Formats: sequence, structure tokens, C-alpha cells
Amino acid sequence: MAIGGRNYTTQGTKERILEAAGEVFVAHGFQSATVREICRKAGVNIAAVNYHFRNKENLYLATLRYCREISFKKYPVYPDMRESEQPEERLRSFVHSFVFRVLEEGKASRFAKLVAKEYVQPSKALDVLVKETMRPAFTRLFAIVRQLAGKGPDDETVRYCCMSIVGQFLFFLYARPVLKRLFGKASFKAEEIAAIAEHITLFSLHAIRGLKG
Amino acid sequence: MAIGGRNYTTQGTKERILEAAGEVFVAHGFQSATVREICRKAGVNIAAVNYHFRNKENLYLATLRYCREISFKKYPVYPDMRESEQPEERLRSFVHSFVFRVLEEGKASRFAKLVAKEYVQPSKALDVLVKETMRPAFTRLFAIVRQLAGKGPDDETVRYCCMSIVGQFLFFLYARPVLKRLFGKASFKAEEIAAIAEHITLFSLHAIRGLKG
DNA sequence: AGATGATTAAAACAGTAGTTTGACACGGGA
DNA sequence: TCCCGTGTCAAACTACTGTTTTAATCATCT
Repeated sequence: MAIGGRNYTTQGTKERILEAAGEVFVAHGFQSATVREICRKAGVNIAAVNYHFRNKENLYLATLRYCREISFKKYPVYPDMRESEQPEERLRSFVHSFVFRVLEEGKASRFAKLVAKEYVQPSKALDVLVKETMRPAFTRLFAIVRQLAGKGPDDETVRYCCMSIVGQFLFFLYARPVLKRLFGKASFKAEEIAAIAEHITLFSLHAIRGLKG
Repeated sequence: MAIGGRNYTTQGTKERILEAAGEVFVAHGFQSATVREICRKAGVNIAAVNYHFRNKENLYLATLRYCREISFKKYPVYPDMRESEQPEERLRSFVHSFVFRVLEEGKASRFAKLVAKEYVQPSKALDVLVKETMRPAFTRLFAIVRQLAGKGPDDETVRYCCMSIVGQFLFFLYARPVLKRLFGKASFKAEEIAAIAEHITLFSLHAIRGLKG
């Protein structure tokens, strides 16, 4: 049961299932997704899921990890940036990589879409997601905003600012179906994504400076 | 089939179903919610749903409308405010009623929670939601922000600002399960909600002023 | 070649979903 | 009193779900 897997066809089957599972879970969510559709898309037998992943829930967790790896490999937390950088640049870098991770048209944005569903309909997976992904990200962001805000504002204010920044990401993470219906726009070119990231950066920098005093 | 309903027991059954449906749809979402659980909570027979609402999807739409009415009756769009008011105050009013509609502990926040699920897993209901609820709200917000920003920024910048503001609402609409795990906080007292609304107002006002020039 | 263990395939299983059915209760009008 | 439409109820129906079973296939090592 998935001990070594020296057989190359196994790797092929497992990966094909993970790819198809990514598609289907993004499209329908954990509950509504069916292993039958996943297997049909992957071109494998139904029993393969239970053989390679034990059950549906385990496949979901594996898919979450698989998609996270893809997303963070393409858009790292700090792309070629030193800790000693100016806080404005660190915020800009944080925002840009985050926004691309969310808005990109491709496999790298699957993780963000799965996380979106997890927010709204939490499962056991959310605990590990918060622990491994969100809490570290929030800690990094808090340090950046604290540096930008200076010593004036208290911790609660800084925390609220972080939430305001994250909220702006969430808009584009969630509102895509609404944007499509409001403005007829469903996908973004790389330059547009960069423009959005730059807007969020400037909007937040101005706000923090204003709150500073 | 739900023509008049002069029988008072009918009204009781229909409303009990709608109340229970609100609870269950908020808790599990449309797909995962079962009519059996709804009927058990409502204390009615399973067949009552199909008798009064034809089918599950129709019950869902009715529940959405029912919850929207409750939410907007308690927190109107412009609570005792004239159009001639200063734009700062109009933004503040817009933000406050929105935030309360989202964060309140009670039946009035059910609509926001249902909409949140609808964003992530759109169904046929989203089209009518966008048309009847989101588009008018976005138009009102756009007018306020345009007035705040002056004639300098172009329409796209103003639109991005609106998205940044709405995004901050979304954070608290979505991130509650995460906030619970991050800070151990799941519910907010009225003063805290007001403080959050005030933060979002100030954060956004500073940002818009900064972008103004 | 034959044995071995990992992998795949088809079929069946048990549980649950939404929906439908047909019988029954009840209140008011002819 | 009889009838009829509205509303309620228990039970069944059909479809689909995740999972398991059993047998067949394949690559690899002796």
C-alpha cells in the first residue's frame, strides 16, 4: 500500500489521479466531487483511489499538499529578496507573490481556490492549513506592517491593518464569479495581475501612513 | 400548490421549514445540506418540503430571499442618512451597516454566510444575487468613492478602490473559521464590530486620500 | 520459465440522497 | 350528510455515493 512504488506506472497513475482530483475538487468542492468523476478524468479504475490513497478524504489531503507545492514552487514567499530590504519593498514583494498565487490562470492558482472553499466549508484539513500556511504568512505580514507603522499604533491596530491587506487578496480570490457577472471579466493577463498587486500595495501603504499619524 | 394558504397551520409549517433551512444551509451549504435534516429540525414531515417548495433547489432560493429580507430589514443600506451627506459620512454609514450585516451574531448574518458559500460554489442563485444585491451596492459604493477621490484618478483606479473596500468586508465574512484558529476568536460583541467598521472606514479614507495625490 | 508481489479491472455492496406515492385527517360549503 | 380541496404522514422508489471484493495482469527476481 504505497510503500515504495518502484513501478513507474504507479507514479503515473498516482499523479494522474492527483491532477484530475485537483480539477474536480476545484470545480465542485470536497463533498460534491465524486471519485468516479476523478477517475474518469484520470482514465483509471475507481478502485485505484482506494488503493493509492485509502479513501476520498485522504485523497483530498494529498491533493491539497500537491497543489500547495506547485503553487509555492512557482511563486515563492520571498522571490530573491533579502530580509534587510526596505519594508515598502518587502510589502510589495509579499503582495505580488500572493496576488499571482491567487489570480494566475493555471495550475498554480488551484491551491488558492481549494483554500477558498476550505474557508467557507471547513473540514479537518483547515487545521493543518492554518498551522502550516496561514499562521506563518500572517506572522510575516505582521512584522512588515509593524515596521511600516512605527511604534505609534498598538498591536490591535496593526493586526487590523494586516486583515485589511489580506482582505484585499480575498476579494480577488472569491469575487471572480461575481466579477465575471459584474464586468464580464473572468481572467487576467499578467500585466493586469501586476497592476492589481501594485494597487493593493499602494492602497495599503497610504492607509498605514495615514494611520501612523 | 402555495396559492393562497388560508390555513394558518400552513404558514406555520412553511416558516418553520424556512427557519430550519436557513440554519442547515448555513451550516452545510446547498449540496451537503439534506432535506431530511431540515425537516427534522423543523419538526415536519419530509414530504412537506416537496409539497410547499416543489424541490430542494426551490427551497434554497426561497431561503435566500427569506434571509435577505431579515438581514436588510435589520441593517438597511442607508440608516437614516440623506444623500446630501458628506462623502466621508456616507462611506462610514455604508461600511458600518455592511460590517454589521456580516459579523452580527444572529439570524441577520445568515444571508451573508449564504452569499459567502454562493461566491465559492456558484449556483443559479448567484445570477439573481448579483443583479438584485451586489450590482446596486457596488454602484452606490462607486459613487461615494468617486466623490472622495475627486477628478484625479481614472475610473479603473476608483473601481480598484471599491474592490479594496469590499475585500476588507470579505475578510471578516470568510476568515472567521481561520480567525478562530489563529486567535481563538469566533464571535464579536457589538462594540468590537463597530470598532472593526471604524478601522475599515479610516483605513480606506486614508488610502483614498493618499491615492488622490 | 516460474514464482512473487505490486498494480489494475469489473462487479457488487451497503448506505444515503431527493423525490414520489397513496392513505389519512380535517374544515367548510352544497 | 356528503363532498372536496388542503395539508400531513409513513413508506417506498430510484439513483447515486464511497468502499470492498475477487480475479486478472504486469514487471521483476530467482
